[in-house]
Amino acid sequence: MSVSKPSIHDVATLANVSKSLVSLALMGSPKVGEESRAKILVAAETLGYRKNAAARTLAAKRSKTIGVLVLDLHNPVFAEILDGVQIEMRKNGFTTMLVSGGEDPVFEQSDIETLLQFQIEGLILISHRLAPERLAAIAAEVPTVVVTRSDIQLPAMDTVSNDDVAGTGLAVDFLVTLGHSKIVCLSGGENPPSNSRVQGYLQAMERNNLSESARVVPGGLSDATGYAAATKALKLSPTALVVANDFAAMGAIAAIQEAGLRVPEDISVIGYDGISIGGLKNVNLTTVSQPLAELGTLAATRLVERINNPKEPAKQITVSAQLLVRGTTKEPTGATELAN
Amino acid sequence: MSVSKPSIHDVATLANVSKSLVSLALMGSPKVGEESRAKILVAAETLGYRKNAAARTLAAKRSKTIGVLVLDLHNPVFAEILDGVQIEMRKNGFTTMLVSGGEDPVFEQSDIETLLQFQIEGLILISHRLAPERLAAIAAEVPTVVVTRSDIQLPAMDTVSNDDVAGTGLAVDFLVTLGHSKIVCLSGGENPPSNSRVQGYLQAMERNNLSESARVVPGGLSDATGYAAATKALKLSPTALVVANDFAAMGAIAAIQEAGLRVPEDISVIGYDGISIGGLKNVNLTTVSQPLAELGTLAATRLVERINNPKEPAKQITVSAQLLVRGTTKEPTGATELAN
DNA sequence: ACCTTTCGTTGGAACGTTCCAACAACTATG
DNA sequence: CATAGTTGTTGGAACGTTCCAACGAAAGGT
Repeated sequence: MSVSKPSIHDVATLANVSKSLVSLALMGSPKVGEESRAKILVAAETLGYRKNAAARTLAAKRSKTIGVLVLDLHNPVFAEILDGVQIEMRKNGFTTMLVSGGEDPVFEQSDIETLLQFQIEGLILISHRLAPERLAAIAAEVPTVVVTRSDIQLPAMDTVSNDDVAGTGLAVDFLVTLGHSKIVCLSGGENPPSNSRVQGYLQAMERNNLSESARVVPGGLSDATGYAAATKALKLSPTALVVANDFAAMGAIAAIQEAGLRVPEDISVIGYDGISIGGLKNVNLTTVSQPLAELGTLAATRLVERINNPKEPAKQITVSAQLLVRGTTKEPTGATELAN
Repeated sequence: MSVSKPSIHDVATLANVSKSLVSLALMGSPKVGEESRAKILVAAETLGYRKNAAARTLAAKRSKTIGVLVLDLHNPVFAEILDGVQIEMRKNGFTTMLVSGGEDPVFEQSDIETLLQFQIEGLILISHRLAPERLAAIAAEVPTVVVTRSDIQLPAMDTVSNDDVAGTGLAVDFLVTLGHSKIVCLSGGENPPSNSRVQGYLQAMERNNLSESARVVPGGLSDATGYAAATKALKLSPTALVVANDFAAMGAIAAIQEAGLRVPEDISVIGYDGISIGGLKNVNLTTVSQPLAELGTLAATRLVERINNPKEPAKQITVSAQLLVRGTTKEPTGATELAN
């Protein structure tokens, strides 16, 4: 009944039991007598008692908390993955601590340091910019699952990602089915997922016997870089563009329209990721959509498994992407003329 | 040198000093001798020592941590506000714990409960769906700053928000300057910020002597609701639309285009918020932009002040919005014809 | 040479929990 | 009727820090 926050001890004296029994009751132990349990619950309620997570963590030697680092909170892709993570973690009784380094490896490192100070039991990295050796050091300290990147594989680290090669293949195959052959790829720059997507493009062009018309224009993952890359790509007079991600695809569309051409009548465009704004009525972007929330839940369930059974070997989980046909793709006009 | 994580005590024995001195050194106390400090730092480094935040919080009786609840991580508005918060909090040596209730008041409540268990010293609510009495209970327990909503004011709670009435006025005034008079407002539904924006529209129409042509069409804050509202609004044959937020404005634009009209040639559209995707080249939305990051830093500095000086009275801080003219506004074609 | 201050350092108490061994009061067992 | 469980409860130790009062040594003032 002190002036400061009530502790378990205050609850105990009010309920006329020992502090140990209060602890047991609040943890939901079945060994607590019905009568005492009721008394304790009432006492806790009247005092407005709230558990002290710091003390709990210290005494129990486990925090029931996991950390999540996301590359960039501005990109809705990550919010959707996070949804999946949160839902699953709540189910398993874990608290999620979320940090974002804002694409800066230095911040990422110090944020992870903070998470570790909070005694997190596991870590999910939703994309990251960490060097492999830093990653290895982290994975050695705490069970770690990396989402979205599968390029770095470590024995102690799980990965959950989509199959970029196959996904991009889906896009190319679809365009070929529509009758396109002058299909240009705008790359996402020099980073692992983008490389796989280019790979997927090249393989798909080959299997459709279009190897010699395959063209890759270097680009990036943002609106602006997509715009710039598309401007260059237009000189190749393509009938379709396969772009590294949805943001860049939106930039590409702007470039096409500014050049006086129409999407999809003159040029078809396909993005990658399936971000929700791509579905906005005035965007309506055809895209290869990753099951984002599913990536999140998979990562979370995997991490929980790992926490409960640390000696289990790491897994590499791959989910398949899916083509989402919306309004930016169409048969090429005058297919014969362009068949060349 | 135990098998488990090194504690301050392990560092002490290795450096041949007392644990108290290690604590002092690691907190950066100036009373520690130069020689000892060096020894301790080396020892900590070689052991890979890391502070235990739980123990620290327990002993120091303060967590150096604040909590942030955001309404919805999918909406980039909130990510941008968060940027401001994070930067400022880092500067002040606080760790930020981020949670999102996903627009569900029940989750919001339980998330805040979790934050309080972690002994947060302050709370920032970036929009919320909490009932006023819940809010009051929370603000009574921990210094609280509400960002984006200024409708509920409590003696123990600061608010930081933009002036929606003035902001919407800016949009209307600009359209009038361009020569528009048939300006229709698409509301954002029944919630406090949306009501203020409608208010701002009505006041601005009045001061421009356009009261009798003022029309408000009920809508919402999403793409879909904006689309629906715009479809209805078109029957009023407006030359310009003032929309509750950017997402709804994008929906509205789609509706206009589907009706065979062009933006901005036939109808001008202005949104509200200034989300970054509004700047994408193929969106290019004219909007009333809030200084989002600034809202964040203001909230954070305010909270730190409050934590350091709890008896200070609460403040209501208002920042002004700014018109961001991009590509969805233009003089009405044949202004005379439409002047009516 | 003495007292006083300053500097660097120390052990121990606290913080609010969980965990464990121990125990009293019953109930069942042979 | 003694023994063995079972059920509910308990005090105390531990967790890894910070904080505080206290202290020895060196330095300064008279």
